[in-house]
Amino acid sequence: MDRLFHALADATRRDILRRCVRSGLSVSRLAEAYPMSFAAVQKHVTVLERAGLITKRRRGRERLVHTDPGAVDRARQALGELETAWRARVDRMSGLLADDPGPDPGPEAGSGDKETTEGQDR
Amino acid sequence: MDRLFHALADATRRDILRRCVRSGLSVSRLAEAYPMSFAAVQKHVTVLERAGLITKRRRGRERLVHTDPGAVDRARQALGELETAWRARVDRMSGLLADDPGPDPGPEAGSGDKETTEGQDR
DNA sequence: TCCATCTACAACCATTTGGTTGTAAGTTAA
DNA sequence: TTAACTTACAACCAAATGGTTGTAGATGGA
Repeated sequence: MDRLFHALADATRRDILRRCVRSGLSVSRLAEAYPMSFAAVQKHVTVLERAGLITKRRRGRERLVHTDPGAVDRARQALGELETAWRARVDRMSGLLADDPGPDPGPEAGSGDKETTEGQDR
Repeated sequence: MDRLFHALADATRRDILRRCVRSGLSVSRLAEAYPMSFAAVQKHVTVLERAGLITKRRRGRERLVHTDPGAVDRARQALGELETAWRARVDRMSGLLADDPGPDPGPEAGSGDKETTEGQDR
């Protein structure tokens, strides 16, 4: 998770992700797009790879970079958990203001508001 | 955007966000929860504040930290933009295979959640 | 074969990061 | 006022980051 968000915390790397969502690009082609050395771009690609955000497929002497949508979705879900907790708080407040009989199959319904506050993030 | 994701790229900071979603906590209370100095936790709070992920309200001599759900949502939307581009690509491929009677409706039933897919960095 | 291209990786450097300790200032309670 | 508590911030340090250059291994084409 650290690696995932760290990889996203750089404009160049986010741009690489955008360029490689639709079709794979070789590292050389990518490097042409940025005002830095080939090796620098290669390092960015390595960071993205170790974060699981991209994979490389070889084609001839090139390595085609393409982003892994699954990893992007994983990051979104992590943020979604935070939002869910916030929404639950708002819902409680709403509940106090309205006798809402609405059928609310909440995410972790049941065990009230168990203070999860334990061990960082899995 | 850099600051936003950078702030999220640390387990301690993500934990602070979780703890402060439901109710504000003073920096001192937060600091008790981690195996590091008060000043270190204070620095983490500063990083989160500069990223717009939390705000501080003063109560007496304390400063209550509480997370800003809007900022979390902003990060999700940025990731949603990436996913949308990927989904468009999958949709094109689906179009090519549309004649296939395969019993595979695909995991992403297209018109799922409309993400705003708009302005982020740049 | 020889050459150009693409990639990988090491060594190096400046800056940032995450942590520490110490000092000072504002606020509440006695 | 004095003492305790909470916060802010500076100075310092080791390690990581983001960039550079240089060298070397594969691969494809003339």
